[in-house]
Amino acid sequence: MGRKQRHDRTETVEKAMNLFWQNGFTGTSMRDLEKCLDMRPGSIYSNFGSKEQLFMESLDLYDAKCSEDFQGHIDRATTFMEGLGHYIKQILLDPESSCTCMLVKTLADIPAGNDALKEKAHQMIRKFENSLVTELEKARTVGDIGPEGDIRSLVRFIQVQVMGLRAYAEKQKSTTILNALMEDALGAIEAKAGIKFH
Amino acid sequence: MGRKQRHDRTETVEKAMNLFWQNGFTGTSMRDLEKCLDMRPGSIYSNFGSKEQLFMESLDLYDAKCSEDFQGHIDRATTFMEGLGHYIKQILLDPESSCTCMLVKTLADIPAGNDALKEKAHQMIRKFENSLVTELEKARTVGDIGPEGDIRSLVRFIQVQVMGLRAYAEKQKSTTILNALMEDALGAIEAKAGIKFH
DNA sequence: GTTTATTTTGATCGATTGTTCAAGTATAAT
DNA sequence: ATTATACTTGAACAATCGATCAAAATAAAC
Repeated sequence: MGRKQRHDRTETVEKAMNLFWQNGFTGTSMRDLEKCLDMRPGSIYSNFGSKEQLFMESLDLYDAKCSEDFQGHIDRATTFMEGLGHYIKQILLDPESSCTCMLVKTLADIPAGNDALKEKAHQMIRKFENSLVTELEKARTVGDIGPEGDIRSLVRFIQVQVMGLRAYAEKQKSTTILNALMEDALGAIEAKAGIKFH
Repeated sequence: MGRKQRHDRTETVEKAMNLFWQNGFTGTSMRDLEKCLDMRPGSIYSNFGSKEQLFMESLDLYDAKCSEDFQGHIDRATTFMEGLGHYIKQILLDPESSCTCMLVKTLADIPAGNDALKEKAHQMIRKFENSLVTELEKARTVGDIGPEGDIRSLVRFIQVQVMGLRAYAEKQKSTTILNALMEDALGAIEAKAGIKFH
């Protein structure tokens, strides 16, 4: 009974996510979405409720993909720093997707008053920080990082490095320059983490 | 002959700048501007030509203010690092204005296609980097920073630190946390600049 | 083949967007 | 006073915004 859905829901959200990521929430119109998703307004609204809810689902998918990506690099690497390095490198140099973090972009883009979206972005940043904490605690027990220093402050420092690199990569596309910057940032993290030499 | 202008032009641009800075270019409507500037659309258009041109003038003013601010801190301080530290501290902790750099926000906010605005923001970032280079060269001749290492790559590293700190400050308002992060970032800069101890 | 359930379609809504312009108002020179 | 000039006003424009909904289309159940 009933008609078959023309599109896979997850694929649809993924397309929406990429469009939102590029143009921001405000900068993406329903007309843009209709073209990109190949759906008519009625379909979009019956499936997702509103533009804002579709954006929320896009953020959720973004979060899931980032976590999976980060966790994958950490698990595949032999040390925490090696995994972090690969993760950052991929983020900065992947030509497929924008380098600016979608969450940071959301915080900058969302007009004042829409606190629901802002709060969600904040929550997700906090969540990523928590997974960083978890991984760093593991790394400390194994001896991958030094025994001293507060882990949460180290995590915040890492966040500053990652955000700074991504923001800078938005304007500076040269691979060699970005690679050098990454080396410097990772070096600074190592120093603060109490790792002797790289 | 002719009627007197109701508002001082520079003051008007300053009000516009603050509004744009808060809400972004896309997020600020002409209606918002009319209220904030206490001007009717006809006045705004006869004075500035278009919303985009008013935004351009706002960017120019922002650039001028930042340069003046930065230069002031450098000139007042006894060493480069001291000046940079004060500058960053003021940016991050000043409750008057948003911590996110207006240029970075512009790059994130402007919808694809409007290359004129994007290019202007890029130019201004480049200009700030150049003044950093100038000051660092001075600092090197005086011995404020170590004699080795490429200055341009040091400048880029400083930019990453500043951008990262500002992006992070957007979500994290705790003064003690921000102060600690600043210390870490400045320490990393000192290390790369070849300064022995702080 | 008829019915029932589910999804898609596209015209259309009112609100808001950036922008224009004729009319109004204030100043200085004649 | 009158005129010329400069600036401000606010109604109105076409375009676009996010959103709605009755009608059409497609599937399974009977």
